[in-house]
Amino acid sequence: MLPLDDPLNNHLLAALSADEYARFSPQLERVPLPLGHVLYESGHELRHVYFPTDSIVSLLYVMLDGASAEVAVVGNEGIIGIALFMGGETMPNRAVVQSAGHAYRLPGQLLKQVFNNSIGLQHLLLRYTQALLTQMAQTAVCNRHHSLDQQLCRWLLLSRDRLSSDELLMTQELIANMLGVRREGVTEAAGKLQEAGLIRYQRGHITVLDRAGLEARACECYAVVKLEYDRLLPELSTA
Amino acid sequence: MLPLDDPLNNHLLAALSADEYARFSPQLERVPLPLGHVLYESGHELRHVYFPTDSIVSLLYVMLDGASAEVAVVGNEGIIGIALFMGGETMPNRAVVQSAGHAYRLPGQLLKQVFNNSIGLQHLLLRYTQALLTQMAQTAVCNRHHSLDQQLCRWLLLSRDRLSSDELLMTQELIANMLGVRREGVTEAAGKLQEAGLIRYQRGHITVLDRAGLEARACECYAVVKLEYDRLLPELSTA
DNA sequence: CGCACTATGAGCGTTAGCGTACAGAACTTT
DNA sequence: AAAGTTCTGTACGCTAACGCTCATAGTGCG
Repeated sequence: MLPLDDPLNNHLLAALSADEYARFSPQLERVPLPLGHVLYESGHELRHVYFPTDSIVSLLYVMLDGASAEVAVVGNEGIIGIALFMGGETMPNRAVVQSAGHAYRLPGQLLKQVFNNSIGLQHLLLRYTQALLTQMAQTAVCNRHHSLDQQLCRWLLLSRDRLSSDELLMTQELIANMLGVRREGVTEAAGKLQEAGLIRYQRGHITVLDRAGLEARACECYAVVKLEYDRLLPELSTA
Repeated sequence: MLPLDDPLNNHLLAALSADEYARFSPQLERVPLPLGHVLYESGHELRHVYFPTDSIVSLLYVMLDGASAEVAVVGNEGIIGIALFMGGETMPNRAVVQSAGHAYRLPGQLLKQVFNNSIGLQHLLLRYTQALLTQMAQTAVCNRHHSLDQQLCRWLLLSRDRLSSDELLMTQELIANMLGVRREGVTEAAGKLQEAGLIRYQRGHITVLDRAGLEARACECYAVVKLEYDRLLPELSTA
């Protein structure tokens, strides 16, 4: 078991070769990520990339009228700031902390440099990006076709997978913002899940009681995304 | 004006350096893409990548129950088969021809080879991939928040941009499949647009009469995606 | 020319989720 | 302990889109 403050709690960092990691480690800086903290604003320049260890960050799109929706989630399996090595410098998304914790950050320029000189890092990050692509695609499909109940299950499972614990700290209001639905809708859906004995809900405190039950109730989207992460990044093994 | 069968009608091919293009051109093969043709099936191995010239290809996700939804569109500004250079080999999407025409295809292995040896090609394709990412993210948001009317406008504009003509050949049934909605819904929405004088619709034959009007009626998603393509790939200039 | 087929249009009742409003419950602060 | 704040639950009318069914109108073919 790694100490909680070890950078290697991030699976991408853990998958690096000794060489690559050696180039990063002197400049890796541990930062706390409080709930709601905005890592990047849509269109802003990226100074750092972030490797979450025990936190979860959502990529949100915020519309002109203020309504929002999550397009992807990143936890200790990933990195925030892919636009840097993809070459676009910015993204039209906001990155906001959905579950408080910590991350290690790295100057963007350093990442870019190593990315351009290391085939290994390149392959790793590109495969990660492809997994992220799948997640976004699946989010699109899910938003189109599946019920709020199903989406809530998917979302809880994605969050659960990215933390080590069955306890999630998040209000229904927050979840509603992520899913882009009404808070009352979440209340109702969560109520059903609680009645079914799958979760326990108490004032910003969710406990997953029956993981398998949630999976059964979720739409196929969750499984598709998880399979794809496992396929593309076997060295990380989210489970 | 280029001849219609020139590979350079594809903007990505046109943006290559002379060197890179010279490596590709002997193996570029022109193929007709009839309406409905499936280029890739979800999860299948990719033998070739395709560069559309006068065709449009949709990336669809097809669910277990047969329902479907488009996650992105690719026309002469892009390439189909990004999983090859991203390292994943396959994608959980189906690629299907949405507007008949032609494409040039290239053996996947060759593309991979050149990709790994040419920084220029790498940067170009990665920036394209980032634009695609934005398109997927925006599709997700749009599916969540916008009305069928707005989405239809967005979709018509995206298609219009990828052809040279104001005439689109597609049935309402087809559009419904792409958007993941009922055919009757499309009938109704298209009826409204026709009444407003923005398009003319006649049995699989759409004519865009008032582009600006469509833009005004579309949600912000269209503009966001278009801006991002233009920003990331200025050398292509879709307009 | 007439027949068959395919695309479109129109009319139901149904439903998931929205917007709004308000009440109770659980923490926090003083 | 009281007051204030933040979460959660409940209710009610409303609307977009659904699923289904059937009618009409082009189009192509024998």
